[in-house]
Amino acid sequence: MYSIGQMVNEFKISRSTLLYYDKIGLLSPSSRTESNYRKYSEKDFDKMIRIESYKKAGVSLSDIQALLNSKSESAKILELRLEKINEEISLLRKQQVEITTLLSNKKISKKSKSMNKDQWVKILSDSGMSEEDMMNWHKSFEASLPEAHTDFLESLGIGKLEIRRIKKMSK
Amino acid sequence: MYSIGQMVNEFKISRSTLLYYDKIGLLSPSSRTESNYRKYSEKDFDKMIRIESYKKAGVSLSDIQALLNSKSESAKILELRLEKINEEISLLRKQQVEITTLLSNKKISKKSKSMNKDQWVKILSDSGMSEEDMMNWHKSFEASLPEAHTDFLESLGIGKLEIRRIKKMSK
DNA sequence: TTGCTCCTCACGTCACGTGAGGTGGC
DNA sequence: TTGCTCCTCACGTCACGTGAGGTGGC
Repeated sequence: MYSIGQMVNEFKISRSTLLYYDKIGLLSPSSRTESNYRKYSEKDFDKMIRIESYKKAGVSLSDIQALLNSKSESAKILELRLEKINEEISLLRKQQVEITTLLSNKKISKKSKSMNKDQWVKILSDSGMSEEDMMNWHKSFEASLPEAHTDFLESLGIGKLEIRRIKKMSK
Repeated sequence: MYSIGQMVNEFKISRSTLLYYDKIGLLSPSSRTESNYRKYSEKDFDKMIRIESYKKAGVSLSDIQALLNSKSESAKILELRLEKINEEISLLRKQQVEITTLLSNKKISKKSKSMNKDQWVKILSDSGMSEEDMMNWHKSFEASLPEAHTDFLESLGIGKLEIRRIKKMSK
């Protein structure tokens, strides 16, 4: 049997998370002490392990409920989540392109301080992008807005030959 | 001058969005009619255009406020958003791996109905993944959990040679 | 008595969506 | 009178976080 404080330590979660799960009936401790303290059993503990693993997959609490109850629908629920993840990534990629457009417009308008390729690469790598991320970024930029991509590369002072090379790689 | 209904039609947004922007002071119409109807000026209209472009980049409304007010900090705000987008994509990639692990465990446990490569590829492409997405998925799986990646490929009944090929491609 | 863990509300978050109940002009 | 557009609250959403105010055992 575990107290709420022990659960908090074991799972590295906050007390209010467990209070909330109790409230919505996702994980209610199977008993209480005389002084009304929550007591979590081994079963509760194991259930929490499953909940955590679904949370790592970004599944909503109501879908986790469904996963814990039914066996039949569980593959469908997880596949739907997979689909939604792809949509979310695709949205974020579009936002990346939008931001870089906003940033490049800004820099272009301040002609005195126009940005070159190295400064640009530095900003992106400072913000945690790997080479592979940058390649993916070129690809999505090329796929959604090929002309703006060219304009952008030109604005960085990159030569025509290298622009052609980058655009080819982005196919 | 535009009524709230005209704004709704022009920008393809909901009425409650504009009411909310008025409430928080992000975009308050510059005047009202005698009957207390909101009247948006051309300036208000142009401001809304800017707001929309920042929203496309996923910037929060309070950060949009800051972007509209200050010039000095705007590059920093956008770069921070870029950084956050990368974190979010990285989190979603981890969730993808987690989901596929959950799905493959599930399928393995039901040995009678184990899944083969074609069925798996079908699930992923039905859920909107392109070939490129799948390649990226292999890459992130390989980078974060190489052994689980191998186990997973084996569970699909893929031969050792092809597994070696896929893992090489995923570097 | 002091510390510590625990308890139950209740309100805040973010960007709106959804009524309810009412007014004003054609 | 009927329709339509508009108005102002107020409550709900999702997964908790943050107090406030209080109890119980060592």
